[in-house]
Amino acid sequence: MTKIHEMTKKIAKSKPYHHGELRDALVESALAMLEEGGVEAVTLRGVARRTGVSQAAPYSHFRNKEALLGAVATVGFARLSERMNASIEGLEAAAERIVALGCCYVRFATDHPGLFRLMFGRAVCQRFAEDETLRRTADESYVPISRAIGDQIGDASGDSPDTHLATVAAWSLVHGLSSLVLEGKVTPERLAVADVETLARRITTLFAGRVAS
Amino acid sequence: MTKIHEMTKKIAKSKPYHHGELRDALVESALAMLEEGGVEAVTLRGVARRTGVSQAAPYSHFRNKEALLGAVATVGFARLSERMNASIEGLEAAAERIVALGCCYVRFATDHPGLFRLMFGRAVCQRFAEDETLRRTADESYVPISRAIGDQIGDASGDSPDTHLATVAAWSLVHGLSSLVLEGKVTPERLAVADVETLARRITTLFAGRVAS
DNA sequence: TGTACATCAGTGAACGCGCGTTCACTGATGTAC
DNA sequence: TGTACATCAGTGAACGCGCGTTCACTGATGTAC
Repeated sequence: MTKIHEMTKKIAKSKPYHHGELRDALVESALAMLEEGGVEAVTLRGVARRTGVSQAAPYSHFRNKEALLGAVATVGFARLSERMNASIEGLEAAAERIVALGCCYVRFATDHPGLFRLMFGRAVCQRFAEDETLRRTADESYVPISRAIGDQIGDASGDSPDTHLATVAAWSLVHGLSSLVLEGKVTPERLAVADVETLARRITTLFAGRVAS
Repeated sequence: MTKIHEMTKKIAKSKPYHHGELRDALVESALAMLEEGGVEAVTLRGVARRTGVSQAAPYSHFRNKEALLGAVATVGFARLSERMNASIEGLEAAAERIVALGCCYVRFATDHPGLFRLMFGRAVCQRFAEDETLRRTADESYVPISRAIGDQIGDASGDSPDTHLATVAAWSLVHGLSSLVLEGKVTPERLAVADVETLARRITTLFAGRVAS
């Protein structure tokens, strides 16, 4: 009964004093601003403004601006892992998985340029030392790639030096391609390729087919 | 006589009214600040301060801050081309040249992290449309890579779609590796490799040996 | 069931800051006569 | 050779701005009795 009363009040009053889910709401606002105007468009004041809350309110949930950006990046890494794992569902062959993961990575970057730049930008990377959640979440996105590469080169443990090296190579390839596409250095048109998806597929295939031999 | 008098005056007075080579001096200051504190440490006022000149002085040589950054990036691309061309001097085999160029690229990035981030950062990339010198200088650094790749895959013209695609792949690989190393996502230690140079060599070799087949 | 109270999310005003850019100016330079 | 003058590189003060962060506070919430 009390609960219903509360909810009614929440709907009736346009602005309740207590937000309830401000932390998540701030992260969502930041994500949206990231997409719209890039990293430099994300200001604490702006995020608060967009969330409809005073500029000091975020400090109840985040120590400072960097902590907020860290939380946003953590969400980013979680979403990347999610998409990558979904992209290889049902694929048996390691080579197929490598290509799928590579394409997925590049697509994630082009779908969310601002978020991608934040995740691999300087500010967030410097936070890795102190923000364990961020670090752990980011590390998880390394797993499906390294597993696929391990399978491809016949390393059951998935932990041999060769596997790590090849994984870094694969990661470098798709990360570099993502960056270059994002900054407009590489465009599908100039390469006579239909779209970014196809470009990613062809370049990843070039790599995946040969890493085993 | 007048000339000597001038020069004497220049040496005697610690601060002559007319700098003489202010444009270059500003770019040099910006480069130094880039190395020391990264892109966000470069402010117009700071650059002027460091050069020992009033904060409005740069406006005699650059339309605005972005124009200065564009000039700095142009110097960066010129230096990159220079180093890359030097790195393949005397090398005949295409595969050797590819490895040398790749290592050179990664070393440039780790030697000049701030400059590298600026060159491939958003602000500068957006200037490409309006700054022809920047664009032309940047394009030149693409040439040695694409020539080496063309030779490797037996494309005399160096302009076939296959060559372009493989060039983009090679570029992506070393660009991605550079970025990941720069942000600390990849470290030689964790890969049981002596140093970045070796890491770059091994990863580039992995790629170069196979691009032909 | 009703009341007192601790907790703490969110407010609103203020802090100091350094930024990019503009402006009217001044002083040095090179050139035309 | 000397002088008048146009040019323009560099000055110094000022502009408005939005930022991150702090502070004493207020109002809503949940809990203990």
